[in-house]
Amino acid sequence: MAKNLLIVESPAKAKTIEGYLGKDFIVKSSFGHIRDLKKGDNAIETENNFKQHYEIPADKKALVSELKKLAKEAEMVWLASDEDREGEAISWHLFESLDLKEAKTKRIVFHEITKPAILKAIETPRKINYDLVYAQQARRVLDRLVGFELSPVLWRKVKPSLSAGRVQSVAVRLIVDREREVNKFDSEAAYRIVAIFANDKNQTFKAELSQRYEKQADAEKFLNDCINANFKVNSLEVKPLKRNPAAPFTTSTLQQEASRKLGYSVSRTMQVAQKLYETGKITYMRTDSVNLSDTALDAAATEIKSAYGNQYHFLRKFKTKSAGAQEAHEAIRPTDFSVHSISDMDASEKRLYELIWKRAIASQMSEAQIEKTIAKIGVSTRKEELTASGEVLKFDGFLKVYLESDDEESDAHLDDSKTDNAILPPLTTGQAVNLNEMNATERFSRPPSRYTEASLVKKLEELGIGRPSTYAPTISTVQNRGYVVKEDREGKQRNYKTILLKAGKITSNTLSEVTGTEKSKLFPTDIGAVVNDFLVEHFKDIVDFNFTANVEKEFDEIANGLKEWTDMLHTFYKPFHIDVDNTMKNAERANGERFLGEHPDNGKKITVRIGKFGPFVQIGEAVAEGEEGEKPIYASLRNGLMIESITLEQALELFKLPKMVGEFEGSEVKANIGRFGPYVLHDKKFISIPKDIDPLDITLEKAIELITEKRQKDIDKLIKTFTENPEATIENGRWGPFIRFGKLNIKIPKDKEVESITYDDVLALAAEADKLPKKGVKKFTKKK
DNA sequence: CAGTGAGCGAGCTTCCGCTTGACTT
Repeated sequence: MAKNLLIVESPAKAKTIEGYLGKDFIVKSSFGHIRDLKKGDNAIETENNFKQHYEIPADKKALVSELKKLAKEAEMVWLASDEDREGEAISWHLFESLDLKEAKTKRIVFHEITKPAILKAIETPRKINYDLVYAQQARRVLDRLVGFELSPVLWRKVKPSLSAGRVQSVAVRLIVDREREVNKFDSEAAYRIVAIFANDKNQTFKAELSQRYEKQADAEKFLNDCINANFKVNSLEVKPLKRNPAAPFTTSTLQQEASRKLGYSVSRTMQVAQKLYETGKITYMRTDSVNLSDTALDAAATEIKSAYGNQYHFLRKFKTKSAGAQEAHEAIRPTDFSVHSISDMDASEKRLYELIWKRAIASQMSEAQIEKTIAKIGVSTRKEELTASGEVLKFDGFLKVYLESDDEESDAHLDDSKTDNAILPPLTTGQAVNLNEMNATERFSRPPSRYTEASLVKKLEELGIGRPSTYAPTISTVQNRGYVVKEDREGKQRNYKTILLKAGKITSNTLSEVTGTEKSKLFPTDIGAVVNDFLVEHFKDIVDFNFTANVEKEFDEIANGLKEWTDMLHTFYKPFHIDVDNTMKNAERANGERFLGEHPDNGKKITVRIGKFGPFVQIGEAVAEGEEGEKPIYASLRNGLMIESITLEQALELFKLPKMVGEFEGSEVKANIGRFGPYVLHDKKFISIPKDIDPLDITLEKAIELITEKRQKDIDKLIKTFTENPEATIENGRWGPFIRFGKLNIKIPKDKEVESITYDDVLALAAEADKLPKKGVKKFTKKK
């Protein structure tokens, strides 16, 4: 029997460490947290100093009892979860759940999985740091309180099943805000002037005028002045430039680069990285640290020197910049730097591994040395100068291996292709050059870019919101809740003017380009925008971009023993809970309603809002029960149109699509094309139109045939459901008695005596409800 | 799924942060 039981968080880590420690140690994994707050609303006693009630989830029970048994048999238990807030809490939960005794428990920590680091940790054990545990409890309790008090407000005021939380709600807010910036952006046009010159040996180069002209006339004037002008090199400047490699990957930078260079979604990146980690190819992939262990620095140095030469190596230590980093692990790096590529895994794993290898290796390589040449070209008839620039790589350094990709910049800037850094031909100061051609092209300022998954992660990390383990899940959550969609959207055609000076002649032309095409970008939905506005209105503090940063400061104070965790929570919770109560009581329901205007033909009011089934347009006003008048007509929003930006014209377009086929049994028969193909709609029932029939050609006869066919099928299905579900109970609800029949709830009509209802009556009532049971069925009484 | 467009029932939904797992096609 092993004398020592050592527990870490990850099984892959356990395996590695077991190899370092020999037979006196048995090394096990807790698989992350082993306990969590109880499910439901009663896990925290807010009136009793936030007393928490924890439980071991079902899927962890077997693991915990196994660990408990091993702990009992061992002479010493070593708690080796990560050295951060969550890791300390895991150790404490283990201590509690495994019934450990203080005398035979030691807490150890290490930041890297190397043999010396582990051995050193074992020589310097400590006790559980309860201040750190309290800080984690404060974090956990606050998140639960925020999430489980805000979400029900949304259920009541917006829609059931929605959610809000400290992290996800800010993520949605970023996307909603960005969308609005894009939509209100006014693009400005200006003329950019680029010329192609040639030197005496007829070698050509490009030069650009540093200023742009807003007016076409000014651009034309400049070109005109150049017709008979002489050009010469006014000045030549040569300056050295240096470029440094980026730090090795953290979770967030890995997600960004894998997105830019390989086109992976953040969840794909994490899945692939997990595989690489499990097979021992890379270090841990959920980290916020850019630090490399000394053994890793040595190994990288050796590899660089042997593969590229001594002059390519440069020892670098990077400092973590991001807010709230806890640095329990190393940066993401290959476990063995001599492995440049892997061949025993599939292509996506191979590509990600190579990216990680290059980035880590490059981080330990020399800077690149560049010689930049800038030539100013003078125009005899004007005082402005054109600038030509070229770069020559003097020493490639880390560029031999890797160059980080640029993000599309999110700030508004002028839309142009970057001045290309080609090599300039030989030039001397004062030398005359010939103009081959000159072009003035209308260019437009660009709105800020919409977020991609990866650029959203970057932003969240900058704000200190979320953790490496939650970036990918958060992005899934906001999409699963329907707040955000990831989509491609087509751009719009735009015309621009260009004026060309060539061979002494000026010609102008109007060209066309597509602008604003988006690929895999995050867009808010209507529900996302409405929920966001609701939260911003009623819970400004919680969705403030600095909320997390502020509470993190307090968690740090708790961790350092400067603050009582319950005091912190009291201060937060009291006003928050009052806001929740007030909002529950007083806030209006939020449906994003907007008045678009009046119908151009009949003056009826046109409005848009979110309904039970999503955003829709309504033409005309609802008619009260029993009153005469034309009923309103409705159409759902499609094609990425949003309530807050749809125009009257776009709204009217939506009504052209469904085709009226005729009338059958007093109900309209319509044909339309839905997301899954063409269908006929009759009396609230949908019948797919077979592929060989064009929905525009469908006749009333054909539609009736389809309807009858479908009806028989539905009846068969209904009967089957009812015979399989022969239980019915009568229950007393808040508004009187009702029948529960399978998943149906049926109101008992007033003319029926509750006592005298028979099973046949139940069947009849259910059939009258005339609808197949569905989850969440609500309106069986409506028909009456 | 699609179109629809407030009427009451019961009981459900929900947070963030650690970590991997697998009834079978």
